[in-house]
Formats: sequence, structure tokens, C-alpha cells
Amino acid sequence: MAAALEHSKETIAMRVVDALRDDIITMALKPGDVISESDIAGRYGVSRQPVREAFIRLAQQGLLLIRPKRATVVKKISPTGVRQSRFIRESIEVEIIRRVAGQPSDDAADVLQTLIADQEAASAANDSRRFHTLDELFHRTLARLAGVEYAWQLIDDHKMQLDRVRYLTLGVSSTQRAIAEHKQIVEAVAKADPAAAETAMRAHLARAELLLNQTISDFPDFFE
Amino acid sequence: MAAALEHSKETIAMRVVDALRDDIITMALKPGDVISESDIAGRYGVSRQPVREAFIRLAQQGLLLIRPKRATVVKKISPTGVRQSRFIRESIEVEIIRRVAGQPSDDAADVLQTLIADQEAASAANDSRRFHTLDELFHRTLARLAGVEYAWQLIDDHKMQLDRVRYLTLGVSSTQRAIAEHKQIVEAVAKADPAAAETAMRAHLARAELLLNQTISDFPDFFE
DNA sequence: CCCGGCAGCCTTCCATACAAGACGGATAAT
DNA sequence: ATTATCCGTCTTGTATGGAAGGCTGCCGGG
Repeated sequence: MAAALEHSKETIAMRVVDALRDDIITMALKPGDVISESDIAGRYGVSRQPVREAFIRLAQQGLLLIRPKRATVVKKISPTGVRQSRFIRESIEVEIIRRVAGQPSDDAADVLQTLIADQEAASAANDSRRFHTLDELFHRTLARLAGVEYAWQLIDDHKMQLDRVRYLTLGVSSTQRAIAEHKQIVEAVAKADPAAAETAMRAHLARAELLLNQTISDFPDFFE
Repeated sequence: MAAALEHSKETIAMRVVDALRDDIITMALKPGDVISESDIAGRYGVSRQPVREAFIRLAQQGLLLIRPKRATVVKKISPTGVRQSRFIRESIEVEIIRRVAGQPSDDAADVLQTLIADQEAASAANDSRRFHTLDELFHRTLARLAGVEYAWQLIDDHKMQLDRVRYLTLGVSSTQRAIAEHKQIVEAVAKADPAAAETAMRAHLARAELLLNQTISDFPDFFE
């Protein structure tokens, strides 16, 4: 895992952050794993200092837990934390979809239709990685249409817990169903029907609860 | 300002974080001010290392802006950032108040009534600092009653921008009006009327928009 | 006057050494 | 056999020196 740091970002610390976050989300580093500054530093051939700063950043993002003078561990996934992250996301996305459906711009429906077409292509090609990216883009586009794209960035920070769960269920999730639900949402937007849009959005997000419960029983060691 | 670090927390870095955050929110450090690691380190009599880590943490919380190899500045307040923080808060608090008013627990109204009484006392004593604390507690209590107290912590992180604005308007805000609005909210909860509760909550939060606009014209240098 | 280069000073960034707490196992006393 | 204590070894926390890059202003050539 993670042989050489990609020298994409400016500082070493940033590169370490990106590398570690990727390892954590893709479960190369599993919840509960114990790591240490010198460990990671040696693995990447850098000094402890930038690794330490990376730890601080990732700890603030809820991916690591620094136990002073003891050790640093990859944080286990907190079910209640995930549920409340979902609560937050639902609150915001419902408000977003109300705005978009309430005063849809002229090209809103068209843009969303195009995205769904791409998703169908990705689904047909069985490219779940790309499908995931497009799914995210779909929701981000809704935020942009509501004029609160900045708010989505903010969700992003607290969405990584959900992403870890999602990664564990990559093959499981039925892309067909997700696409159908997206279509319902767009349909409501086209009709400028906020109430229907809200209902469709809530139904769409509610599925995550089922996945979470299944994942907990499949990988109990990864949860608190 | 901030003579000796209160030795409340474990590590020096944490103490520096608390001290700096307090200075920023209370406007002892003004938006646009340039600071440096050695500057702060000398001021508190510690080495640069813990200061540097404090900078990283505060930068991730959006209070500082680290410009690599150049300098570190107290971030100016972004009006659109504040508006979108408000959007997020409104989304979540509306969802919360719906839940609370939809299925109010037995003692919900009583607890809230007590808080309002305390607020009236603080208002009568002209203790705006305490009033602010109680106002925050009111909203946090609502989150607890809805079973999503963790979610409130999460709001807290992104509420500091709003707090800086609020501090600039300490004497301005009419506590009487806020109390009246709180009463309306509690009344709707007591009647178990989610729609009325939602309306009252939105009206309550909407006032912040006016304060923001006035503050921008009063302190243009503090905004982007 | 105008403009390009260069030097000095500033910053953050990185490396390294040391300090101090926490843990585990060996060891010795009971 | 059991238990308390100490010591080696891990960890993160702090201090400090130097590296690398950016900014300013002087200075000299046009």
C-alpha cells in the first residue's frame, strides 16, 4: 500500500494527509489499527514532523484518535455518529431540494437528466467507482442549483464516515435502484413540486440506514 | 490580552488553541491581523512547535488562513460563508424542532420554560454574556430533546463565524425580542404543533440576516 | 525617470534531539 | 502463589536549528 507519495500538493504534510486519508477510506488502514508517527514516517521516508501534522488534521476530521503519550489509532466507526451525520445530511438536502424544486432554473432538469444518463452508462459498464463519483456529483449539483455549493463542501468533511461504510458495501449497493430514485427526484423538480421532491429525497437517503445495519453485522470489529 | 495561559488542558498546544480562539472570537485579534509562530510563541513564552500545531487546528476550523512560506492571518469573515452557515443551521434546527414538536416528551416544555426564565433574569440584569450562553443552551437543549445532541456539536464547529459577528453586535441585539421568539417556539412545542414550531424557528433565525447586513456596513474592514 | 536584478529579512516548513508519560514484563518480597 | 515495584521501551509532546521560498526595497543600468 501507498509506496511513493504522489507529489501533487505543495508540502509534504499535505501529501501525507492525502495518502493516509485514502488508505483509511479504502480500508487499507482498518478501524482499530494502531499506527505511530515514526512508523508512518519511516514508511514514507520523511521525518516525524509532517506526519505528526497530518495526524492532527486527520484527527480533527474524525478519522484518527490521538491518545496522548499512548498511541494513535484509526478510529472505529461510530454507528450513532454515522446516523447523526445522516440526519444532518438529510436536513440539508431536504432544504436544498425544496429550494430547487420551488424555483427551478430553466436548465436545471436538463443538467440533472444528463448526469443520470452518465450514471446509467457507468452502471451498465459495472464501474462502481465511477458510479459513486457521479452519485456524489449529482447531489453536489443540486447544492449548486440551490446556490449553496459552499455548504456542500462543509458536508463533505463529515461525510467521510459514511464513505468508509459505503466502501465496505461497494458490490452490494444496487445502482439500478439508486438511478430510479434519482429519476423520481428530477421528475419532481421538472414539475416544480417541492413536496414530492422532498418525499423522494427522504426515501432516497433512507436506504443508507439499511446498508449501515447490514454492514455492522458483517464487520462488527470495525464499529464501536 | 491573554497574559498567562490557563493551564486547564493537558498539552501546551491545546492551551494555545483555546487562548487564540478566544482572542479571535472576542475580536482581540481582528480579521486581517497578521500573526506569526514566533510572535505568538514569544508572547506566551513557549516554543514555536505547539503554536504551529495550534495554527493548524484553527486553520481547519476556518479562523486562520495559513499562506505557506508567507504568513498566517486571522481570516476575514466571509459574508457568503456566514449566510451558508446560517442556511445549514436553519436546515438542521428546523428538522430538530419538527421532531421535538411532533413527539414532545413530557417534560420538554417545562425544561424549556425554565431556560427562558433564566434568560429573562439575565436580560433584566443586563448580563449579555450570560444571555448569550443561555441562548446557546436553549438551542442545544432542543437538539438533545430531538436525540441528536452530537449533531449540535457539529454545528458548533461552523458556528464560530457567526459568533464573531455576534460579538460585534453585543449591545445591539434586543434580548427582549429574542425571548419573545423563544416563547413562541416553546408554545408551539407545548401544543405539539410542528408547523407552527417550524415557522417560529425560521422567523427566529431570520433576524441574524439583518444583523449581518448591518454589521457589514459598520465594520467593512472585517469582511471580505 | 523607469525598470530589472539582487540582497537581506521575513515567513512557514522540515529535520532532529530530547523530555515525559504510559505500558508491560521481569523481578523480588511476602 | 501472589502481589507490588521497578525498569526498559514504546508512545506522543516540546524545543531548536536550519532549509526553502516569498516580499520589499535598495541600487545600478538603461
